[in-house]
Amino acid sequence: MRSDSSSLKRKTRNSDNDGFFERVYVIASMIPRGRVTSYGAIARYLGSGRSARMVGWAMNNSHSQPGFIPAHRVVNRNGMLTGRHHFGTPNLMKELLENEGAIIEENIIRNFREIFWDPADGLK
DNA sequence: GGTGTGACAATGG
DNA sequence: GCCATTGCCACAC
Repeated sequence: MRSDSSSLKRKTRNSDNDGFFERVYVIASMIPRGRVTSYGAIARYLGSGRSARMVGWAMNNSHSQPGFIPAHRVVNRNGMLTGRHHFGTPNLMKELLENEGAIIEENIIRNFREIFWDPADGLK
């Protein structure tokens, strides 16, 4: 086959998945119940430790994903529920985490370090 | 193809 | 030790 390099470019046609976002969805889906992780941890696992913002943005697009993405289990490095406003109701994220055993106060996970889950640890 | 964005993270004062 | 600013990288327009 004549090195038809165009076959490599067909990824750009579908923005729904394929690329960085899909990886984020996979990792987010792998988060065990009762555990939480941070955007930076996921980004770092993907090899782009500084693309943590993209992880959060991917979550925003998670609404287009067929499966359910436990975005409520993903918080920032401070353990703060920064993305709660993107849920149906701001309290939903808190309720979900509390339902899984997380201790949340002032929109901040108190036992964040206790239930913190690293993607590399889950694949281990 | 360039600009803007964005649910963060790291660094500096 | 806390607040402000910069960097960052991939996607959408």
